[in-house]
Amino acid sequence: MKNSVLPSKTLARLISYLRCLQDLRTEGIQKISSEELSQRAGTKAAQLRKDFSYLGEFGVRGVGYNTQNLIEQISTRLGLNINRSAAIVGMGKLGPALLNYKGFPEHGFKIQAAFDKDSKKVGQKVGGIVIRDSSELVKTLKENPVDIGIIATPAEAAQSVANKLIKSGIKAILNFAPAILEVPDGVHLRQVDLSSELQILAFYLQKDEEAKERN
Amino acid sequence: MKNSVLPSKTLARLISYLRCLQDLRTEGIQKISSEELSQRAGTKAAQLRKDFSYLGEFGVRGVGYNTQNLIEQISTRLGLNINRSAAIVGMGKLGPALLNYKGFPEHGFKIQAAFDKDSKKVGQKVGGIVIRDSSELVKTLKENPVDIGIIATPAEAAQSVANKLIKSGIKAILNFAPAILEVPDGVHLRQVDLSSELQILAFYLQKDEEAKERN
DNA sequence: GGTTGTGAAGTAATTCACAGCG
DNA sequence: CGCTGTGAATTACTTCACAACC
Repeated sequence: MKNSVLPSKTLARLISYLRCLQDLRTEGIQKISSEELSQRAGTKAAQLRKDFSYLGEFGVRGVGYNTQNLIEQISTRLGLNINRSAAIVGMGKLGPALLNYKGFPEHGFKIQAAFDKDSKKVGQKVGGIVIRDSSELVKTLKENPVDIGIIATPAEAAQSVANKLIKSGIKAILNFAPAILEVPDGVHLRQVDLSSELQILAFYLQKDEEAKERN
Repeated sequence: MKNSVLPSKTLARLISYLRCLQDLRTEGIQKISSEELSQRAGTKAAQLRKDFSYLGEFGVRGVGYNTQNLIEQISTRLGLNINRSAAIVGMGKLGPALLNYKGFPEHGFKIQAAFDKDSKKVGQKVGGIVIRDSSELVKTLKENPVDIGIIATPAEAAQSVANKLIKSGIKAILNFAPAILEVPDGVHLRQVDLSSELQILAFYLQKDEEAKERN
């Protein structure tokens, strides 16, 4: 076990192994080899073993890994056994969909607050949560802090919302707005850009079409 | 200019430069240096120049880049000047939000069909599109092909939906279901996993908390 | 025997640093 | 002179291949 930092790609894969392991548990499978688990996760056995090696030694040579034990080890070491709270800002189309997304609670994330600046939406309930006015964001989140802020506003509003979230003391932001945000050191930022995902696919389609033409 | 393949990270960054450039155009800024543009995109100048070098030489030494020209060059070479069509499968919470997402049409993506297997939803209209029965998916998309299939179903259904999309002839899939999909060679797949994004943030939060405890 | 864990080797991506050119 | 474009150096990630171990 190296005690160096986790490469970010390793982190992403560990999370996907975790998901596969949870499926395995559901299927009642108690032990698995690096070969088989890596296949389910869409990677290679050596990659998987190397990934695990950043966290520790969890397997038994000649045998494989114990499903339940691996789940516990990985989730503990990644800090995913702790429940986390979040707030969503922006109650257009995407915000409410995220609020109702059942994958979040399943993975221990509880949406605790929702904000929008549209006074027509403020006061309404979505998924059991009352939408508050964005102007109350800093005050509300200072009184009732959350771990993660989720931005689902239009691009124009995203930076100012991020600033407010940071002011409230938030240290992690997931941004769905198609805008590049500036955040101070110590604040973690992840960007999900729906249009760029399609653009990436569009690029590969065009590449294929070009290749076909050449033949 | 290397004529080798684009590294996938370079592709992602090129798309983000493109977005910044479009903002610049809106602001009426006609020329920009690698230094400034890279800052806006959240990367380094050398990185940006290297990224561009995979596509060609677009700048003027001693001066910088012409905004409009760069936009045209990048979007042409990435094939993003062509409009693309898509179909969404799964009309739970996320599907309709995606159907209404205005970023898609803005970037030349037209959602052309929507499917759900719930007979209560079939026939209803969302965002100007009639929801069809998933059982008609292959037939419908063979008659009216689309470029990209978007999966917004629960994890359990994702693989079988993917199989149907592939059967219909689709070569690009964007999957929002938290499931690892098997697709044949030649079919491009991108995965957006909302929960893992939060899990990644949760990991970094825990790391910070541990570090703080040690001090 | 069979599978893990891991240094070593190989490959890919990033950053440096400067020649080249307007 | 100023800024781009790019080989060379560096750093990060992946794969190999085998010793270690049950």
